[in-house]
Amino acid sequence: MIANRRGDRYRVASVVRALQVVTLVADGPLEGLTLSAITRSLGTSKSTAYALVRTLVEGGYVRAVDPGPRYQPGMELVRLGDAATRSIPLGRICHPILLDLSRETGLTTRAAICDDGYPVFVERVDSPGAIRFHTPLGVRELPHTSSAGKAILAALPAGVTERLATETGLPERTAKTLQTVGDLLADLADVRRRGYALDDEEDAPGVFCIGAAFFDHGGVAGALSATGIKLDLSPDRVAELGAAVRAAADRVSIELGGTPRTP
Amino acid sequence: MIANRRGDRYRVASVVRALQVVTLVADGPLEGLTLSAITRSLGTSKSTAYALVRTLVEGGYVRAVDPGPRYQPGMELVRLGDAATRSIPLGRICHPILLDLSRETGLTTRAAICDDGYPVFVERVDSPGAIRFHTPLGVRELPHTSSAGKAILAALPAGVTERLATETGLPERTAKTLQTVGDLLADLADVRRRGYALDDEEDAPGVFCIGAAFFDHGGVAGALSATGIKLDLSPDRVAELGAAVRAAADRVSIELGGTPRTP
DNA sequence: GTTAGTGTTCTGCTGTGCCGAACATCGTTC
DNA sequence: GAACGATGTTCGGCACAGCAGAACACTAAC
Repeated sequence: MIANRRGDRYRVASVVRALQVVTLVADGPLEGLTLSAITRSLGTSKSTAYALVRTLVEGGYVRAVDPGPRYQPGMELVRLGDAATRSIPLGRICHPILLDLSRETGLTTRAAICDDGYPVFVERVDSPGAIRFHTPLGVRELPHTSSAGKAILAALPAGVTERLATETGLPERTAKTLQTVGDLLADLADVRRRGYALDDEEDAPGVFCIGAAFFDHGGVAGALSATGIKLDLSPDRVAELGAAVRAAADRVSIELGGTPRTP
Repeated sequence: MIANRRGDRYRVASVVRALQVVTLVADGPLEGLTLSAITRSLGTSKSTAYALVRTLVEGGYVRAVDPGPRYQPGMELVRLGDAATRSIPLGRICHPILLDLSRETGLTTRAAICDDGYPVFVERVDSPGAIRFHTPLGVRELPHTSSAGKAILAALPAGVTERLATETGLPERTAKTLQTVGDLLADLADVRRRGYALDDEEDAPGVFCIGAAFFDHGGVAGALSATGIKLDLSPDRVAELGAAVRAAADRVSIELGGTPRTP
């Protein structure tokens, strides 16, 4: 190969492949993946995949379960994820506040940090109810379909919204998803007025979210959100929940040394 | 080198080093590590460490923060940890039960799986109070100083206790830590009679834990535990909490298809 | 018994990942 | 402001690590 043109000259190929294996296994089926399946996805020879998997098993990143053997995510991933979560100062501050908010509202509550304008959830407190939402941590969510995303955007200049809109293309998740930059900006004006953002089945049918941004000394740092099923939420109840989320976000702002933004 | 004698013949050295870097960064200080610090710990050349770090940054396992740059745990670790936690069926079953138990007792509650006799905590629900314990997930805890560990041991043959005792050497964590296999076995007899295990400042001063094992069709699968500060826990209160933890563990057993073991 | 699918082991060649040295930037200190 | 001692970054060249491929062992299906 004529040497890779990019800055990827310093990439270590075997490590890249190893990380691919970790991702495959972590995102794979609950019962685990076979070596053959991993080999096929990697596109390498069986022996190469075997060496990588063995190395990852030794490191605890991957667990071999008999019979098969099939490969599942290892305990080291749990440990590292927990350590990484704790290393994010925001998470430590948010957690007790999320607990209180979940208790107060009966909903699943989450905290997202602002990552270049995108919301990335880093903490979650599940609702006591039986309903569990698919709310993965550590991934960039769509800014225009999540209440946390819109709460963050509302605190940033309009230019950012336009930039993210071109980057993501505003994918349509449900029939209610905002389709245009104009609609989105109009919604953000409402958010600023109210002090909290709504996601009314804009990301998933039947799912309702309320989000509010929090701030540190440098501006918007992230957002809290509360998630529940739509059902029969009265306008009064929405306003009540909005105020609760708003108040919780203000508590975070104060702990971060920023200024709360309750209108 | 005369070719490694062990089964580690299939180890990929560069991947091992990359995983070392991840561990270093994840366990490192909150402000992050510099490349030089990583290089020193690895014992490789600077350029090698640089290539590994760059590869990990691209994969999201490590995050470069200016100025410095300093390297911190990346969001991908959060994502993978969350995914790994969800892939453990036990965690999904335990979580709502831990929530209820935490709510009922006001304590921090956790669930451990039985890993070759050792307790490995995989889920945690923090207490609403301000007190936060250092309770990392995904690591093997000492069997003889944790209530979950003793609850598990009590459900296994005495031979296992003896084996683990020789493996760990029964390290003394506090003045109250059980020192001998005899003391431990005597305590385990009490656990079996009561149905729950106690850790009365045996792992950390001022910390009190109550644990109870749960079972699947194949026998003991793990244990739940509730953690609080010792303070003025009356015997009545301990019995009350013990019954609550015991009942919660029974709920887990039933969901796992095992038989509850309330005495 | 045969086949098709697993996982594991081995060997030899090639290319990659390593080192070392040079270069670029910061801050400090004199 | 020059000189220093730290950093992080880039480069080239060589040895050997890591790859592919083939052979082997084992299971389940039919």
